[in-house]
Amino acid sequence: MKWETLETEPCPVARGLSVLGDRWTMMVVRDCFLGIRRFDQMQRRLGITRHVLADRLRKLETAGVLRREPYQDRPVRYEYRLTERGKALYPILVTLIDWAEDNVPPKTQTAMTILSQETGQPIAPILVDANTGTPITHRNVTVRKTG
Amino acid sequence: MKWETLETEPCPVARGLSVLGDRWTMMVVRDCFLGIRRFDQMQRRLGITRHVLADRLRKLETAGVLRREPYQDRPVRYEYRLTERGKALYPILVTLIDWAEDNVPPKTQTAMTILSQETGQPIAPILVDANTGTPITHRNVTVRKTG
DNA sequence: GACACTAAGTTCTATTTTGGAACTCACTCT
DNA sequence: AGAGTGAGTTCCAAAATAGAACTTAGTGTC
Repeated sequence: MKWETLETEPCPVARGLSVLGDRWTMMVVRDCFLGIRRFDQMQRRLGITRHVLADRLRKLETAGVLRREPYQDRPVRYEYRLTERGKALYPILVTLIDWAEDNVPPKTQTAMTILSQETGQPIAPILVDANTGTPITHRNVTVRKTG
Repeated sequence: MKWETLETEPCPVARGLSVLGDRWTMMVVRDCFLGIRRFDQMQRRLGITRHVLADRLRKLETAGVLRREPYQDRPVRYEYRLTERGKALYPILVTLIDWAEDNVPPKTQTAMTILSQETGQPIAPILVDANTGTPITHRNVTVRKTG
């Protein structure tokens, strides 16, 4: 199975991964959430090759996750910003961070923690159903085909 | 930057992706949550090559996400099951599904929806802080280096 | 007891993707 | 004129993937 066939799959996991399922894409998204917008800055921070970074940015733009905006003329230079669709990736990023902190050693000294902006206290993210407030686990939820 | 250097990165996003950051891994995890445990069944469902599937299963076992268990003798055959660490991936899977359903067209007829086991109603997953119940967004939460 | 079948892999080659470094283009600044 | 900047593109070598065939240890059928 090739990449192109993935994105037309009925399963949303497959379709999600057709956009996000590689080594670099979520790292680029992470940097965007941290306010990094420019090519060279990303390239240096990530240690990604310029070639691949250019490719990922193009794909994220095509997918509607980032948009490319000129920030100066003479010469025109572009930067990348998260769209609403990109900002909607935040829960994925948070759950990924939360899982990795607990489950992928080593917890180095320079780890990152998720803190409340207001209180400065660490946050323990959990998923709940917006309607009922019930926590979501693989025991009380089913994934079913519709249509 | 190579894969091996990724997993020792201080950033949890990088470390998470050192385990999950490729095209197939989360698809394998998805199948495990759906109760698929055996090599051939996964291979047929995913359309992944046997070579790559064997590699991913080995890596997931090494990462402690799956464990390999014999389910018969003569000849010994093994199946794969989620560990607690693997089950802890559920929130990532749910947020991925939720994002992809809303943001990666086409929404085909055979899409999947997340339903409550009890009520059978669709669920709208949101992330909240377990301590305060406050919804988590990129506006009220900071990611900060600790240590 | 030879022959097809099963399940979980391994091995092989061809194609695709990545890493790494150098190069381009359109400027500005000294 | 010459160096510097930022966002890429181009080139080659190395690594990963797709696809198909082969292996291993058995079972069940003729």
